[in-house]
Amino acid sequence: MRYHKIPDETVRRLPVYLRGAIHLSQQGVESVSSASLADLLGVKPWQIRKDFSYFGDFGTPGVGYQLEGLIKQINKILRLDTGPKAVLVGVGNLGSALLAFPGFRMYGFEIAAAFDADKRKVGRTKNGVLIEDITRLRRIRRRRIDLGIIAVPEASAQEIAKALVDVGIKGLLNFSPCYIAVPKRVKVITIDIAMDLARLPYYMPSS
Amino acid sequence: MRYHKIPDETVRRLPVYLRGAIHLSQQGVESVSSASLADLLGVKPWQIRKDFSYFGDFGTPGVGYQLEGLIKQINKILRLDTGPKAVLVGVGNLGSALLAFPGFRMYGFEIAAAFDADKRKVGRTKNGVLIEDITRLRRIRRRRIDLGIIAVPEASAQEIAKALVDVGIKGLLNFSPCYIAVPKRVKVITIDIAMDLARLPYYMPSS
DNA sequence: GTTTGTGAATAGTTTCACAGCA
DNA sequence: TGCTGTGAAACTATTCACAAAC
Repeated sequence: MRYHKIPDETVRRLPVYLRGAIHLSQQGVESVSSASLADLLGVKPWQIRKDFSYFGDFGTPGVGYQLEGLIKQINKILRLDTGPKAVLVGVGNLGSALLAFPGFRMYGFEIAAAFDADKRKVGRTKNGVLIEDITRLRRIRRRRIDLGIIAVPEASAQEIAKALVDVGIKGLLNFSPCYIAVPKRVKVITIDIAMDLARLPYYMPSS
Repeated sequence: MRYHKIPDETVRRLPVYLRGAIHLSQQGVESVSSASLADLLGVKPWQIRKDFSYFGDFGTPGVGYQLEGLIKQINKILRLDTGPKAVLVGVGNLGSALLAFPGFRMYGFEIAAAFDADKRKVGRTKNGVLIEDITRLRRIRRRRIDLGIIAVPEASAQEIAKALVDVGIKGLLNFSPCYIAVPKRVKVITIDIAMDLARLPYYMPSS
């Protein structure tokens, strides 16, 4: 099934598979069947097989998927093998939590820079990252950072997004609860925490 | 188009529309067309009309949607009109940020209780919420709380989820990067921050 | 025997185009 | 005229079932 467009949903699931693969690999497991990986991750086995099939032959019939190779492949597809760097803008409550967040490392990420508008925070170091003045954002141009994380109040989110795009950022993870307009070449993923919580009651019985 | 099953994707978008409607309403606007609301939120007008059409006649041809009524309707559909309460488990970096998070109020939410395993945190108050001992989780039974927010390390997430379900929680917002098994009647929405960041490089040109 | 890879069938979602109402 | 509501068409994604590979 090569030479196909990869469904967006497949791309969304690849990090899930990667996490499962890394988890098992760390436990000393060498290979896994779609059935057991599915069981571990709470998805369906045929979904995994179909998803992997878009990228070529990952597995061995009768055996399963070799974990080391699988991890390498997914990392390459997602372009995580280049150790992408991110710049955080907004070191408030959420921003600080993100700086301290242990989960990025698994995927080979690093928050390599942090900026804030609050002069009292500028110059201090948090989790090994120096907080710089937002007016000096231009500095990151030469640092090979191409992901931006927006953790500022809604009112300044659009402005910060524009500034980040202007200094060469190619992808944005946005925690502000608003739509952000950027050139089409820039990918934005918005995480709106309140919004996700807001659709939970819909699914709850009676109450 | 009444008497239809509501698509999940429509439910996912309702909070987006609600946010837009509240935003405009606060600016004194009284009604809005699908075209301008779409423009504000970065979606397509026909998507909005189709989504609303599942619930009956929200709008007036030639005029648009009356904001006050729209807000009331969406709140009712999502069951936000009952002022749902949530319990937070895990008051670490992320949990603290969630307690301080201003965005929940717009949707009528309240974090009404917080629990942690760390004895040093227990008894203290953060953003007006008392931090209680996780071994006393049973206390929430009588408090009409039916949403749980899990912000604990991955290793204890499944255990906490089970405990929450056991004390009557009907919906979970999970920030741990793992699959959580619960009875089918309980809805789980997982926000895996690292995972969202991890698929960003895939969409970035060359780099 | 076990497990993959995948065409075909099914299900779900988005987009369109326009009739009908204010 | 302006805008909604909605069938129908187009598109996208999931599920199935089984031949081929080990």
